[in-house]
Amino acid sequence: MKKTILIYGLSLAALIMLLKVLQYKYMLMDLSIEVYIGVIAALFTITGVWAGSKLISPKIKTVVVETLSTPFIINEEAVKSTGLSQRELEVLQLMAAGFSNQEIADKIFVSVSTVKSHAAGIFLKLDAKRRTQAILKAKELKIIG
Amino acid sequence: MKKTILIYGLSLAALIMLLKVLQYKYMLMDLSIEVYIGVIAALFTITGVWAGSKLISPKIKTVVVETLSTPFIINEEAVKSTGLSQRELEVLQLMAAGFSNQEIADKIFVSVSTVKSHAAGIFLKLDAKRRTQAILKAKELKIIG
DNA sequence: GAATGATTCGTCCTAAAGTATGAATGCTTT
DNA sequence: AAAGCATTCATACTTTAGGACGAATCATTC
Repeated sequence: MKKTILIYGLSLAALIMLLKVLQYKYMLMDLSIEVYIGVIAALFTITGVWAGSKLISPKIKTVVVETLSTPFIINEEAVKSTGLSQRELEVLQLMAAGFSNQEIADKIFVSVSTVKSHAAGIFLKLDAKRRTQAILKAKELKIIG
Repeated sequence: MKKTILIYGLSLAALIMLLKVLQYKYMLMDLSIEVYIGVIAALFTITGVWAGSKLISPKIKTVVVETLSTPFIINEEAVKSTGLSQRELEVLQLMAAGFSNQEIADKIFVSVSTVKSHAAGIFLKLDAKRRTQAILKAKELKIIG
């Protein structure tokens, strides 16, 4: 980017010098002012388009990720290393399934308080701030499917 | 596109006329030629960048990240069928990456309000009640990696 | 028996997420 | 010109999530 600006500045300086020379040698100003402006305008419009295409950053980043065709096996080792309890793992799976705390509570027949307690434990053990982050980490560790 | 070219042409004509007038009234040419060229150059560079951004098709950067077994390809058809916009897709990906609305807002340089608007659109189009559910559905549809 | 950890539940509080509504801008298409 | 869509932002409100306590029960372990 810096190089682009540099080249741009140098080109401008060079053009000015060129015109200065032409002005003295061939009385450039005798040319119609419309032509004069037109040439400069065209020149810098092109330069502008070029500079713009250089400076404008690409818009879409399509990330292609690999998908395992191999059957998913819950990594028991990973579960142990995190220290997640059975119940926490259960809650985590339901979280990843898109359920709210209330829905999870209803499914496993406990109160929302309990689900929250488990959630807090999950976030602590997976070092996550939010459930979405916890789900992501759990999938990376192959703790959940 | 035609309008763009038309506006561009008219602007150029207007500028030439303006300079003509100035030339007669205030002896514009007495000004240093460097300044003169500089102004026109700057003006048309800006115009060029603007015109370029309009006329040149947006850059699309596709980053391919590894394909171990089954190559994952974002299902363009599925994206279209959901009717998700470019921005919504972007927000969705960041959601799936575990970011909060505030963090997403900071990353794509918009306000939290805007992120929430996109989120609402996502939930509607993916028929989801929560972000975790939206992420799940998006993965099922292979809209995100 | 005491300590430990898992599970359960509660309250209080703050932060984040989500809903609803309105509105401005700019681009595209008809 | 007009209608539609995408993008942006705001305000106000409700709901959900999360943090920070404490505390009870039960089984296992030391």
